[in-house]
Amino acid sequence: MVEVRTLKSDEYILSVAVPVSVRQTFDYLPPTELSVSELSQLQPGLRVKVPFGNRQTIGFLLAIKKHSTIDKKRLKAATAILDPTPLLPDSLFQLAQWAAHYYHHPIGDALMHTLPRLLRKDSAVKTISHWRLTHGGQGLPEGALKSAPKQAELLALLQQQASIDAAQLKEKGITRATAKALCDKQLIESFTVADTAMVTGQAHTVATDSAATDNIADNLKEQPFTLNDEQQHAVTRITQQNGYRCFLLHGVTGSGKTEVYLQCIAHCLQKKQQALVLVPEIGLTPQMVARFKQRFNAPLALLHSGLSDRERLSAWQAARTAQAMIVIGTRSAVFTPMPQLGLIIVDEEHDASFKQQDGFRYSARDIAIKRAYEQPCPIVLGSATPSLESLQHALEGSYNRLQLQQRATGASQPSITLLDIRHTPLDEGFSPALLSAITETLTQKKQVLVFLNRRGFSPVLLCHDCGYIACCDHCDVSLTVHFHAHQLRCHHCDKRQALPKHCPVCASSELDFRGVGTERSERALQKHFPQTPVIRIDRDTTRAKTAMQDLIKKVEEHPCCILVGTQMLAKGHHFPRVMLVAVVDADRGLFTADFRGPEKMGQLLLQVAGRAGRESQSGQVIIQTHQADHPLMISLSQDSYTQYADHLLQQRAASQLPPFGYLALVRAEAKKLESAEALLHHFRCHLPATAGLRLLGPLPAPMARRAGYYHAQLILQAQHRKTLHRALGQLSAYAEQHPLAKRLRWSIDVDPIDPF
DNA sequence: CCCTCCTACGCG
DNA sequence: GCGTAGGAGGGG
Repeated sequence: MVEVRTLKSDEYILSVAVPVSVRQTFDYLPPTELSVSELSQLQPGLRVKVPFGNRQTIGFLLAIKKHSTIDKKRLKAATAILDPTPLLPDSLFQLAQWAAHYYHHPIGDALMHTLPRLLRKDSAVKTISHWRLTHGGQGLPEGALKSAPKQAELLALLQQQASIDAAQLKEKGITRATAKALCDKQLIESFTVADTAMVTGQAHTVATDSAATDNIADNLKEQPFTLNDEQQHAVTRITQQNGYRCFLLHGVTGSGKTEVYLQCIAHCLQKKQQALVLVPEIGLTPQMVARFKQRFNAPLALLHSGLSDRERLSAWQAARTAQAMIVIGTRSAVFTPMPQLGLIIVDEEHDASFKQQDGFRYSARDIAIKRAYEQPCPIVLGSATPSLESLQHALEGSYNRLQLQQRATGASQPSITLLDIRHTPLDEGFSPALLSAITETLTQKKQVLVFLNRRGFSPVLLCHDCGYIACCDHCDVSLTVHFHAHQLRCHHCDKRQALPKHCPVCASSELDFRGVGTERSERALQKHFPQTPVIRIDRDTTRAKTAMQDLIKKVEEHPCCILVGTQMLAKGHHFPRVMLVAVVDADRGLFTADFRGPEKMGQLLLQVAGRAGRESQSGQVIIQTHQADHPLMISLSQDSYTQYADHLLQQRAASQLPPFGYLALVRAEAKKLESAEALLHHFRCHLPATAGLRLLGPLPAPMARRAGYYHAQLILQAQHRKTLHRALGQLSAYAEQHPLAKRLRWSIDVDPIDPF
């Protein structure tokens, strides 16, 4: 027998991270009655149920201490320890704490983010419903409930056994409705029991029957493709790596990066290790998943935004028990527990969706690198257009760059032509030269892709008589005309209103649609090419669940058609019959306030360009521009991405911007711009002048007003990470206790991607 | 004078 | 993050 005794309240103190937006932990006494053995099993990483204010919350046990700074009489006892063993392996728990620290995010909130939603709540743990007799049900005489035989049967059953669970109920052929009827009559009652197997997980029992076998071929359903020399070199380098190494797999579109991933994963499985594949939000397409399923026998877990909480938990559980040997997921999957992790792949590593844009603003790519380092295991960052950060690491030698410059299919790279449209009459944004190029391609019975990164009909509604422009009431933007829907929409807060027929100011009917969006291009093209199907692909036409698949099918059915769309076209699907890519307006990226504008523009344009000519013929890319003389435009059309990126890197170096300096942003939002700025001003004044640290602001954020709130920001720019980190530490400690800060929303963004 | 709605506070 | 105490405002 285990000796049971009541602990003295001052023997152990639990330091608990509670999921609130406060950068501090809370101390508790252990639950009032724990056995000695339970006490000895207390360890960081366990979830604890604690009284917090007037309610119960779930937190993470961070440490077990002897003393607290809080008067012991004021300490409450934790309600319960929820897990027999930590849900996250210690290394991952440490990683999550490191991330909270690095991004200066409240620890409890950050830690909770690493768990599937169902495990963040108490009700979360999978429960099994049971039923038992109530007091009234026990004394019921034989022969009652004659008119309800099913209910009588259940009642009789419960007189023989203390309780019955859902599975047994089903087995006996009794429905939940029957049980519910008896509950309503207060003859029985339901109660739930935690399914401990679900939480504890039993890695060894499941892992053995599905674990990888000694032979690569046994994990494969299909023969791997034959690799070219570049691919073979990459696979060899990656698979020979023991321990940590970061590889930058820089491969042009169509060079077969995925095949490299697949073959590296095959090696990983052979070593009985798990592989984690992170993809951008839009990258987890059915086509991509199909390719993995087609190749591997090994069980696969998918973690994407389309899953229900239940599905997400079970995929997470499969990874945690090593039932799933391959995990493919978006950003948050970087925190998936994988006991036998042997390889991490980050596909399209430059993609902005790896950075969370609100709340816990972490970069899944950067955390993945840290995870690989701590594991230790190799990590592959793949992209046709790597981020400047990753390229610089490769140049400095801290990453290994592996280049794939040949298209696997043997097709040559598409040629990019700049089409100078200065002094050229435009028809709905199209120059005559572009229209004739489209005609030419259609004549050859090929497909054309028209890229325009702006949805809707036109971005501006202007009154020709009084100059009125329709603007959002809550945001600093003009409203976009959606002609077909007869609406004006704000693309930031999604507020919608009917499209006016007359100017709301001067009542004139001379309303002018200025600028071109995809909806307008679609109409114009349809008018020009009435015999050719024009298929628009943007967020508006793909909203419905199967819409995207339907449209893709339509494209496949029409060997000769025109596709019009936004960046969805660039990032999602491959269209092998596209022979001409037409970029209607490329200039916007060159002159944005965002210093990453040209980098993003180049990546996007090259990605769209990569859609052309994927079969044996090489495609053609035409970029309409007013900046045909701009050195970056010329570089983009003539040079390799590496050369283009070199130009950008030189500019970044000159201005000490990332990757040659480190940035953080403190954001504040308030109903009045002045309040937000005033708060940031306090923050700024509190920071001591530091060598190697520049402060900019407080300034109104780009597009200061969003959904009725004004956004301001303070920018911290440092030569070294350490300087930046220290300043943020001081700032958050100060902000945490600042009375003004409690009234406003504010947040810290380390390594921001859209600063200025 | 009392009730309801709002918001600032503090939670261990 | 959220419940609540306590203040402000409005109605009987």
